[in-house]
Amino acid sequence: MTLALHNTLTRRVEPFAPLAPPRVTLYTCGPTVWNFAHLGNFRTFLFEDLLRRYLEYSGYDVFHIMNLTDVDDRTIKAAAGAGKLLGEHTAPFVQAFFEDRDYLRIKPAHAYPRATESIAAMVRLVERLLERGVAYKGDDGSIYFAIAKFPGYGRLSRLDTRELKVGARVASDEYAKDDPRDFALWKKAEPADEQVGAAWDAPFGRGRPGWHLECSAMSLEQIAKCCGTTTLDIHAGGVDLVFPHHEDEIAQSEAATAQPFARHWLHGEFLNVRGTKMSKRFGNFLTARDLREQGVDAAAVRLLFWQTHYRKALDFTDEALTGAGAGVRRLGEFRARLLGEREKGKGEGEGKLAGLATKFETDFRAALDDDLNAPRACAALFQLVHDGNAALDVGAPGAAVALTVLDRAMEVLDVLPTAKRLDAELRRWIQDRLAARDKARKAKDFKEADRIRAELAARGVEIEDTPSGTKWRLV
RNA sequence: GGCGCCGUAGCCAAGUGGUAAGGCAGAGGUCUGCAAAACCUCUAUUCGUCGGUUCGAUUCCGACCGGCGCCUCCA
Repeated sequence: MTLALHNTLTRRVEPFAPLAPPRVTLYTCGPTVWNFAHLGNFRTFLFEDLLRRYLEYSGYDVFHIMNLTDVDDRTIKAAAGAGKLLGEHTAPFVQAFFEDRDYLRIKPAHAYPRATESIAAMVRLVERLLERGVAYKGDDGSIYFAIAKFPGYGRLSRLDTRELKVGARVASDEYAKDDPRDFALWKKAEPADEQVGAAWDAPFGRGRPGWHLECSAMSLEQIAKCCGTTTLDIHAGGVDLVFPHHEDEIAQSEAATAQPFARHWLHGEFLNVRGTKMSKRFGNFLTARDLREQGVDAAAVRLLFWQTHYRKALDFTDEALTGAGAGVRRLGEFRARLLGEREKGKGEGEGKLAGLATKFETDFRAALDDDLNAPRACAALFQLVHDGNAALDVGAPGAAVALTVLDRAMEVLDVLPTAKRLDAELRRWIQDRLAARDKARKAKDFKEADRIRAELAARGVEIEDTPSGTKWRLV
């Protein structure tokens, strides 16, 4: 089996083949740092994390680029509203984004180009498009892309067969454009832009980049730098970016380079709340930090998301999140059991567990090879937990192999419970209480034993009596 | 209006032209002083509705109902 991924260009699941294996160039549209990213945004980033990790698991050498949109309509408006300069306003949100990323265990990209630090590349791209005659200066002084000059326009979003909704595109600056569907590459500086420091000089006039231009310029600049190419292997983002954002990126990039911009386009579906997409606009959002403050284990969020295919909308509910949390703990228990066996020196060799693990790995790969079918991969995982536990119950060998295989899969899914921090004092207290309870139990003073158990539970210590003594863990 | 997606158990959710994975929750049992954890058993004769194609459809086609998205610098 080899990896196949859905390609928005063809609307089909296609075998994935990078231009220059094992190198894979991956560009994912990052956050606009005008505010905190919400969980819906992170569903996309998490889907991209799964993609990135599975490519690596499959032996590819991934170069992952994620841009930070730190200048656009919203960042300018937000900065102006806060009476700050653009950079002053966005800096804390960039910081917050990285914190949230780490909380959710998303692997850092190899490059995080920022729009405001890539202006030179954007100016060069606009100049090239002007030279090639596919861009023009509108009556308002802004530079526009002439979609009539780019025959492939609409291929990604199937716009060629669409009709625009009457009135949908009536913008105030429409008179400035040759065709209402033309989009801005470079917007002439307005007083509001100057006020927050969002304007740059360019040969074609002082202004600021359009959002679509930013991604084209940054991705082309980064892959040229890292890999000496002008074509991305994969470009990914949320479904809402298909049109116009990605359509416009293709037009700009391909008109400039005369090369395919991206070979494979992947789009993740929305995170919904009661059937409607989570959005700042609707006010139905939740941020990663909200969950962290509620003490939600990031592993539960990850498992919840993995249990729905990335191309299907997922309704976020507390009940579903709680359920995922229970699954995460069960996985943690299973791994702890395997680890215990290995440490007792009983887990070596082949045997039942090793066989189950091998079977699991085959199923796991087959599932993810099939357009990242993580729900199926999770089903295989829980099958291993179920069968593995049953095998452990009857003392089957092979735990060490199973542990290795499990940990390898966790490199992709990363859904084991977060280890709780424990200081020496708490540890001593727990030992003391357990000893006291043990004494009470031996004396058949179960009332006292249960009282101590409740005392432990009050501080988050769960206990479990086993033939080899009382085990405990923090919850 | 145009383009497109979705509708599977209490909840979440895979999947296939041949008769329904997995998770959570729930019930009973084993184990335990009691618990916990784990295991065993059970929980959709049925996949929005109605037609059609087929030996056979949840899976293909059509219509309808319901929900949603994009067409507005939204992940």
